[in-house]
Amino acid sequence: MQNCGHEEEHHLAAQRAARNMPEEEAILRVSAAFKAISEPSRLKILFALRHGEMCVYHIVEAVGGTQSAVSHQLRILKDNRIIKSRRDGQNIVYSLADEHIVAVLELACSHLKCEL
Amino acid sequence: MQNCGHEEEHHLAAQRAARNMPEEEAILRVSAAFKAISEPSRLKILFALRHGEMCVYHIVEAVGGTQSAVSHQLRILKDNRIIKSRRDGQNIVYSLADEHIVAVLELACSHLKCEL
DNA sequence: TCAAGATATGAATAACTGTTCATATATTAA
DNA sequence: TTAATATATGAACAGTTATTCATATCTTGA
Repeated sequence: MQNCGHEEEHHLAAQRAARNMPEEEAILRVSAAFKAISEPSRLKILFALRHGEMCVYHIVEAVGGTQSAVSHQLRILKDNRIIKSRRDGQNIVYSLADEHIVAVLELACSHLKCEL
Repeated sequence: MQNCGHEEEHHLAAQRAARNMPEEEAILRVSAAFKAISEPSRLKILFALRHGEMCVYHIVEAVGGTQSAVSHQLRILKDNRIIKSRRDGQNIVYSLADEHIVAVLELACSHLKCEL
């Protein structure tokens, strides 16, 4: 509690932390972004899109599951700017929104010591 | 569906994606790690620990909430190797597990164009 | 050994979220 | 315009998860 031997440093760190805590809104945005990429079904979609842009039909082919489920997941990823889309005739073609996405996935894998 | 103009490339991308899809177990590990850092209450803890190691009492001071809730969150973060702990007398001192954590948070923020 | 402080944990409830099913919208070809 | 294909979406249900409350464990000082 108050007396933890390192009281001085820890208390100062706690004060700095409290003072510099990001706004609730920023926290919620970061949270939403990580939640978006944290679901296994959505991670599969991201791993699939590493190999290039694809329309929904082919994403379903690559990751499995129903068209409806995949479509719901695509929406969540798009709402959070993890992926982007463009129309191409009857199809909607999806791709990763930017390089940050692959970078984050690779960081996670190096942290977990697993191959992508 | 099958005929999307880019059928050729997309189909190949889908095949490559399916062939190179990480094992279910790897997906689940990455998922668990992102889930661990995606909850607002846990993000606050990570943002707090950027300012240095702290014992539970000071973490509670920095992020708010009850001791019990914080302790539950600390466990989840520790189980996922996001943070580590060491005992110091009566206290348990927590800190970020490695540099990957800060790197991921910073990547997320640059993606979202928000300051930490 | 006993009391007090610091942290952890089990169980229960409440809130959240993913999937499914049915259906809607949008584009192209006829 | 109509039929067919591709994708999206609303509602409902099921599974997951965060918080709270009560209590347990562990460490230190007396």
